[in-house]
Amino acid sequence: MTVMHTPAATARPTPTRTGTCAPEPPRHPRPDGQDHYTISEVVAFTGLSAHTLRWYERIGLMSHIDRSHTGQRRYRNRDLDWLDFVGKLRLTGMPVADMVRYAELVRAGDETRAARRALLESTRGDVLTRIAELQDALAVLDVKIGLYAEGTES
Amino acid sequence: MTVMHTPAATARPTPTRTGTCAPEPPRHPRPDGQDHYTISEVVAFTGLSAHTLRWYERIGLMSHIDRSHTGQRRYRNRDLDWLDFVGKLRLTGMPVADMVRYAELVRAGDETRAARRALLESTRGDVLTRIAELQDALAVLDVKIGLYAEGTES
DNA sequence: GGCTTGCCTGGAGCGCACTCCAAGGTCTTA
DNA sequence: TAAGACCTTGGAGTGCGCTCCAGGCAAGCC
Repeated sequence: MTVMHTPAATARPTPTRTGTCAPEPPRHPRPDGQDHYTISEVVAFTGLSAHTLRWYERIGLMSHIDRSHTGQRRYRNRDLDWLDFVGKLRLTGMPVADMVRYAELVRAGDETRAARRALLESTRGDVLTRIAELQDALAVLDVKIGLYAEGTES
Repeated sequence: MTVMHTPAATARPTPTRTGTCAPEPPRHPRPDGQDHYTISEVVAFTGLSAHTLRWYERIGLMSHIDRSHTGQRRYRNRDLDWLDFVGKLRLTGMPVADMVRYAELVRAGDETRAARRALLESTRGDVLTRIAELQDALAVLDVKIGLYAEGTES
């Protein structure tokens, strides 16, 4: 289901271990009583880069964003809600291509509800598997750390 | 600590959702009473490709493997043990560069025990964080799936 | 001897998810 | 009117973890 199932499987787990010393983008809370935001505001809310936001739109992960009279993007609250959800999907490790597929299904309307649900259920299964793997690896790590602690290792 | 901490953070979660239809390499159990194996035997034991095994050696993730008189690799049980451990580290999502660093510390001998332990502890923290993220995402997924189930979504 | 199988090497290529660049338009403030 | 901030685009580049390729050697079998 994941890492190393096929010798060719592309495993790409998460970390980017930062531990301490993370620059941490501001991640402002979204203000309310407003319904359009510039791209840089969305950057501040989501922590995504402007490049990434434009790229998401280009690949169809977001529906077309409204534009100002000069052609600048004006994100609306529903766009930010969608980005929040996409962020969760991203955390699950779902490939972007699958997220795009989900987005297309949403745009396609009501008949795709079953397919969308199936996609989420499958992702749910992946997440459970991944959690189990992590817990397994954690146990090994704990044993090893224990050996170092008592001075038995190496 | 992970995904999206800096806008530039490279997040690369795991899945490769396969669910059904996974080709699954054989993954034979390691026979005992023997202490050298050809690369193709190791492929069978570990599920890694021969390319990947050679690459691991090249980048220093494995110490030099013994050779037969004709220059072919002959893996020993300690190499397989190491590969098992590396597989666990891989499951944690630790970047290969860090595994290489750990391997170098091991080769460097006893004075590096504290550093090695610290590396594992830090990885342990990453794993816990990642599990928490996955559980958070899982909760969102469950809510969404619930909405689809009761016909409220979209 | 010829064929097959299995292994060797260095180096190029790939898929993913961004990330950055160059060249240019528009808006605001001084 | 000029500077500076902020936005636009298409397309090229990056880093990671493999993955594959070409060309070649050695052993076993008919």
